[in-house]
Amino acid sequence: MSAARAIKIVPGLSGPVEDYLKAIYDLERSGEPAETNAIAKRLSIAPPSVSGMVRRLARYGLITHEKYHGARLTAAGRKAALQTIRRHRVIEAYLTEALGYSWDRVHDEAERLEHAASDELIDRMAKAIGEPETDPHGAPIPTREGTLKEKAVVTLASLSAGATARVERVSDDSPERLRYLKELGVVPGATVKLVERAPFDGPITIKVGASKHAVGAELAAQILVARR
Amino acid sequence: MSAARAIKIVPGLSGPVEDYLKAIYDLERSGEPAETNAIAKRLSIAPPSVSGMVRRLARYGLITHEKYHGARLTAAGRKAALQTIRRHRVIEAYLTEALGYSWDRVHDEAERLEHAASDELIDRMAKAIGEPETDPHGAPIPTREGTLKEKAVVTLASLSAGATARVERVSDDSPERLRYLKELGVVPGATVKLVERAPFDGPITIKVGASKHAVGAELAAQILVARR
DNA sequence: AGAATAAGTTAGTTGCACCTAACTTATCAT
DNA sequence: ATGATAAGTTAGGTGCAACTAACTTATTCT
Repeated sequence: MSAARAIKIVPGLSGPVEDYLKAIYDLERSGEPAETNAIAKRLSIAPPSVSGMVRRLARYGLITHEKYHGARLTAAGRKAALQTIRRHRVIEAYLTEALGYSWDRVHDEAERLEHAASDELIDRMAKAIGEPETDPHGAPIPTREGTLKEKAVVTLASLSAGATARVERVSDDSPERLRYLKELGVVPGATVKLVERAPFDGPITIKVGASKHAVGAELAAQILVARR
Repeated sequence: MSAARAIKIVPGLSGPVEDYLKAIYDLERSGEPAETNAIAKRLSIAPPSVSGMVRRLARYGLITHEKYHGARLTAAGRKAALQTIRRHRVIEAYLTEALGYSWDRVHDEAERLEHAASDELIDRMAKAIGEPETDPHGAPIPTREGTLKEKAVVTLASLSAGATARVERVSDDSPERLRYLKELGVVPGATVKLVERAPFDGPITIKVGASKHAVGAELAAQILVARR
């Protein structure tokens, strides 16, 4: 009954298991172990279901889990998560580059295909579009082997007035937000200047190209930039 | 608890259900209703499992089923089967045309992707490679709406000596066979001449281009041709 | 026609992945 | 330090999709 028991040929892990690993990977990036309720919320699943799955993932050696104290990926779990994330991001990149998808519509498609695509297909897709280093939203693509070098980034919300930065990455989980950001010109690679910040976490005024826009603090926290 | 109950967004039907419908569609093409054991064999599943699923498919209105007398697709079932088959064949064509897959390796990949790909993706793939009418093995691609015009074909085994024909389609379920056929030049579009047939269902000698080959009756039955 | 064989079904079980209801453990605030 | 609240878990149940063992129905062969 080890993880290798699964009969699926492709990733060896079921779709749901891969989804949990991705969620835990993401939650863990902030340093803390991934809490049951946080996983539940992210996956839109009831907390007791998460308790059960977490037990199984621990049994499979993909996470460690102290009761009532959250889950942490093991090396094996992290590798599996990153391989799934690689599949997801390569697919997103391919759909936009090769098949004309807009950047706000690739997420859902990738979310399903990532569980069905073989490593060979992913490699061929990556090759066909020139081995990109990021997905359309600027998220870095892990290597085939399941490693990832994250760039040093800060949120747009954390910049001080007058600072200039390069947009590195935006969160991809809301099509509406993505469409709005594209309208503003806030896309990876763009240069933004922080013109002014209202106090008490108020709106931030930014300059992109020739035009200025006011964005809420909430939204600004979803935009990752590198200082210039 | 109707078929519409399923929460899956993409095809509305689970992967296994789609596989059963495809199998039944295929078995039914020979006129007879699809027998339980035949479905079981095709899907490598135990007969009792098929009995159970067949009951469910009938409940969903996708097939009709008389106990002990096999299953027949309803109009809805046929449409669903053909839409899955369309996905499968478009994917096969796309993988060979756009991503450099060889024709003997597309089947397995398509078998998994067909359950995860949205109709939009399939349409974009089809468009990207010029709306092909057949997959790499010569099988016709159903329309978006789930209709299909089958060509009038006979098996190579049924030709009489001296006849010339065009290869229309070969079965795609064995990579080894596909590699061998490619070696012989027996690919859709090729012209073959039946030189000689040994009696008692013995080997058949065919001429493809400049070279002659002897093929067994078994293999010849897997090659569909149109008389010239 | 009746027995042998083939085909199909029912009965009962399993693992996965979810659910709700009820309970326990941890944390935080007074 | 204790009681409220938040977080997490156990208990028990569901549907799907598979399985084996045992039985029933249909067909075939003499």
